[in-house]
Amino acid sequence: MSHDGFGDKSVSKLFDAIEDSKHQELDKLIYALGIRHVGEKASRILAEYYLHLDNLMATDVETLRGIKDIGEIIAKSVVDFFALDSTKQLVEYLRSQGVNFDQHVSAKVTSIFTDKNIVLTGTLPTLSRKEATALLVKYGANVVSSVSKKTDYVLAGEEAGSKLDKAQALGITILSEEDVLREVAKYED
DNA sequence: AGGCCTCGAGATCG
DNA sequence: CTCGAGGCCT
Repeated sequence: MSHDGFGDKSVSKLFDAIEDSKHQELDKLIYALGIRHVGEKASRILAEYYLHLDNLMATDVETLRGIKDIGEIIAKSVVDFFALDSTKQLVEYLRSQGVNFDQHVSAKVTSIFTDKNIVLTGTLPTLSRKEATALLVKYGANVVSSVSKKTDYVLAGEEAGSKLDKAQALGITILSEEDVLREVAKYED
């Protein structure tokens, strides 16, 4: 039976992975729904504002438009999506399977990165992009995707691309993963 | 206008 | 992963 390399151990791991996925934060769930114009950033904004999927589903265009960075187009896209029968069925199915619908707003630590616009580029030595982003966000940073004159720091790793060139041209402070880790270590309890 | 997010394409890699 | 075009928001 196990000639395909997918035996009891793999089944167990897969089962665990599925269980874990049910406990992910609401922002990940919203992103996974694949709503048009709602990517990672908008998903986080919506999750932190509504805190529970039921609240988001019950909202209206005006309320959505009142949220920073959410305008007419995204508001309508969200409302239209949750009005669909297929969406309602999917949501009820997920609920029946015990998927987490809450967003836990983690307390942000004040640091030198608080309210700073930071861009990541290249491959970091130990942290993945997601991990680095999560770490910086925890310390109050606003991680954005492109370099401009509003960018405060650029966290660069190996094989950094055009973002690094642009940052240097603008005279933006370049940080390494080591710099960031050393800095946040000061705030660990 | 300017900033930057979304999303698809193509390169990179385990 | 990076890049860039297109499009959304203020």
